Amino acid sequence: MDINATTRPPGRPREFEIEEALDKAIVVFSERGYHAASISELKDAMGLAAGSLYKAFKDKKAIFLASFDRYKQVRNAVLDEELAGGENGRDKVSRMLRFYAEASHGENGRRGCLVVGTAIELAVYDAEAAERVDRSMARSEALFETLIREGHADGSIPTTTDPAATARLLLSVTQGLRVLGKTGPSRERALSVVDTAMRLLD
Amino acid sequence: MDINATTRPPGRPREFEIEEALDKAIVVFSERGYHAASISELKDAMGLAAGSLYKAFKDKKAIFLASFDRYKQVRNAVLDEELAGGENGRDKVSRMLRFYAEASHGENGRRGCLVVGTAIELAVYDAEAAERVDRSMARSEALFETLIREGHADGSIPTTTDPAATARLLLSVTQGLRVLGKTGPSRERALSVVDTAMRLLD
DNA sequence: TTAATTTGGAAACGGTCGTTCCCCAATAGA
DNA sequence: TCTATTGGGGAACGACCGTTTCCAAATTAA
Repeated sequence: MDINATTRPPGRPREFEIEEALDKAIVVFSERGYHAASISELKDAMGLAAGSLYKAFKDKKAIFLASFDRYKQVRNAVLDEELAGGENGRDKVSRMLRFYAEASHGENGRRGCLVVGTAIELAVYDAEAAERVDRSMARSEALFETLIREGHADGSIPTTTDPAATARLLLSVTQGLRVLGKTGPSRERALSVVDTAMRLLD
Repeated sequence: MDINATTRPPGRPREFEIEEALDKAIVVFSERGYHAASISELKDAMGLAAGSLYKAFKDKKAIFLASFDRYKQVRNAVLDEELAGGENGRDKVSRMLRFYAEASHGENGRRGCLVVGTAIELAVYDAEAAERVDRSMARSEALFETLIREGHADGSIPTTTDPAATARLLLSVTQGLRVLGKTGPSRERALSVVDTAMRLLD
């Protein structure tokens, strides 16, 4: 009986963790963008030989898409955890905005957002990239809308606030923060945008 | 006496207009981004041989920076003209937001903004690009702030609206619109963001 | 005319890109 | 123990990249 639920497949076992390697690739792709990130840079960062890289992934685009998916999975998990601590709808919207603002200054800000980078560099010419960007944007927009409706229900956000329209605006603000973050503004400037945006929920 | 104020320099005269060529380059750089735009694509779009291109510009980056400067010059002129027709501070803010929203849907939206593209793809690694992005962002932010103060003075915007903080938020909204525009939303969705943002000035 | 200068354009260059190949190591199953 | 299968890693490959070179053409100045 194997200790794992699945039996090990034939052939030599992989000596590295795919997800650990992807975490390194995410950094390279985020900082450099898709086209400027060379296989040479990627293999160095991931600690792999070119041959091994191409046994784990079909081609450069596959490495990128796997990195994107990993990035989204990790970021979504962190955001969900952050939102779980929210008191009411309004507090959760504020937490979500701050989540983006915190990622949009200093070193992380300069590193940049893989979703925004993909939208700018890849979405127009690559259908698979575009679909992922669309899904990511739609998820964020829908989440904002849900939180606003939650605020309507618990009384923390006035019902005069239009959920769909406000969600679209807040999505626009978060994506904009990520762009501004590339030029490395201070934490205070990023957070002041959040404070001002929250006025929309008064 | 020459009909022009300046006499013609020695050597064979250039057979194309630099600015016309740059207008073609702007399209290529906007759609493809800096790294994905090859010299081959650029020379085809600009209608020049590689040799001629390199006599007019030092290298690829020089073509890009000249395109960026031309882009900013043209866009700033169009925006200034649009703002000149505004009735008061509030109307001018609305016009400026609509100016970005109109550029952020359909074909133009998918083509993208050269400032946002440069921020994402180049600003982190290239000082000259970063300086241009910074200047562009600072100009927009300062313009928003000026218009809000104008609204304070003419009574179209309540003085409870903080000029600096609101200007930062509106800058974030416009940059976000440009990102969202890459996935080609409808005109209505882009303009609804403007309507909602204008609520901040109530 | 002639010399100097600059552009137009095609061909060529070295370098790097993404990718594949090949050989050896490590594992499962028979 | 033998075979099949897969991964590790480095060397090699063709393609395309940005750039330079070269020569003919067009212009100014002498």
